[in-house]
Amino acid sequence: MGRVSRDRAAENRAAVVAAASVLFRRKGLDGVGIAELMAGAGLTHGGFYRQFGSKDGLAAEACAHAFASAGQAWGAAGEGDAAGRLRRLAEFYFTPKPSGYDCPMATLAGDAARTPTGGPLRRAFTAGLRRLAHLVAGERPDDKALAVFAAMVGAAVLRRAGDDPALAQSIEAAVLRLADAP
Amino acid sequence: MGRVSRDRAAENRAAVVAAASVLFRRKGLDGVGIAELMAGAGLTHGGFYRQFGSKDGLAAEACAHAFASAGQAWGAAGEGDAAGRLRRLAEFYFTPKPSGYDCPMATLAGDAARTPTGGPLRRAFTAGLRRLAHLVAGERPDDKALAVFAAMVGAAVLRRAGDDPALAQSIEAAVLRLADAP
DNA sequence: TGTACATCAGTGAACGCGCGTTCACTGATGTAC
DNA sequence: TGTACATCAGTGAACGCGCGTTCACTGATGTAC
Repeated sequence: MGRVSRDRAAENRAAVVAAASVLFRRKGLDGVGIAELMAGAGLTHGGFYRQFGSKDGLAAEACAHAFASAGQAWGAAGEGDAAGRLRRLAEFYFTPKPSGYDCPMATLAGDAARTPTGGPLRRAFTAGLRRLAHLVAGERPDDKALAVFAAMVGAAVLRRAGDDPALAQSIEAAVLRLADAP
Repeated sequence: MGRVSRDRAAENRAAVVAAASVLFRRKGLDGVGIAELMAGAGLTHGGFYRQFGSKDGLAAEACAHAFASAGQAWGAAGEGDAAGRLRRLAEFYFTPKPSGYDCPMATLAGDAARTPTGGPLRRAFTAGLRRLAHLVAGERPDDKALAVFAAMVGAAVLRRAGDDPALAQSIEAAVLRLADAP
C-alpha cells in the first residue's frame, strides 16, 4: 500500500478505536482479535503496533471512547426540567440500542473487573463510571439517584446475561417506577 | 495412578465442580485453563474429558453450583420477620465474601452474556437468577423489592469493575437506605 | 518551485506460546463364574 | 469366598489451532536544499 498521509493515519487510528469500542462491547476483550479490530477500520492486522502499544492499550482507549459517547447521550437525555430528569434518564437507558452501542458499564464491567487495579482499562472504566454517576446523581449525590443509578446498571447486566425477557421487563419496570417516585 | 473407586471418582468430580465455581468467579471463563481447574481438585488435566464433555459443560455446572450456594446463604440471611427482610438481604449481600465466593450474578454475568442463548451456561445462569430474584421479591414481586434486587447487583458489579471504593461505598449505602424505606 | 532522499503507515508472512482436546497407557476396581 | 478377566479413572505426552506480537518489505508522503 505504501505510506499514508498523517491526517489519514490519524483518521485510521480513530476508526480503529471507534470500531473497537463497538466490537469489545459486543464480544468482550477476549472475543475479538487484532485482525478483526483492524478489519473494523478496513485495515489489516500488521499495522496495529504502529498505532497502539498493545491490545490492552487499545481496550482502554476503546473503553474511554464508549464512555464518552454514553456521556453525551446521557447528557442530552437528562436535559429539561429537573423534576422528571431521573425518569427520563432511566427511560433512555432502557431504550434498546443498536448492537455494540449498549451501556459500557453493563458491557465492559466483566472485563474491567479482571484487569489489574491501576491498569489502563480499569482507569478508563473508573473515570467513565464516575462521570456517569455524577451525571445522574449530581454534585451532592442523594441516595435515591444513586440507588436508581445502580438499579439501572443491574437491570441491564441481568437482562444481558439472563435468558428471561419477561423477568428483565419487570425489573426494568420496577426501576422506572422507582425513578418516578417522589 | 490406576483406576479409582466409583465413590472416589464421584467425589473427585464434585471437587472439580466446586473448585471451578470458585475459579471461574475469580478469574472468568477465559481466565482459567483445564489444567488449573483439575489441579483445584488435586488432579491432572488429562482426566478431564472422562468426567466432563467440555470446558463449557463444566462452566454450566460450576455456575449452577455457585447459584446453589448463594441461594442457601440468601435463604438464611432472609429468615426472620418480614419487615426487615429486604434490609437484611442487602446487608448480607454487601458483606465482603472470601475471594471466589462473591455473588454469581456479579461475577459470571459477563461470561454468561457472551454465551449463546439457550446454551448450558446461559440456562444455568437464568435458572439461578430466577431463583434469587424470587427469593428477594417473593411470589408476587413488588416494585420495590425488584428495584432493590437490581440495585444490589448493579452496586456489586460497579464495585468490582471500578477502582473507586468511596464511590462504591456511597452507592451501597444508598441501596441500603432504599431497602430500609417503607 | 523542483528534485533527491529519508521517513514511516500499512501489508502479509512468520514466530511462539497457551490452551482445549485427544490418545496410548497404567493399574486398581468391579464383575462373572 | 476366591480367582481371572474386563473395565475405566486418572496420567502425561502430544496435537492443532488461534492469537498476540514481530519483522522485512513497499511505496507514497514529508522534508531538506
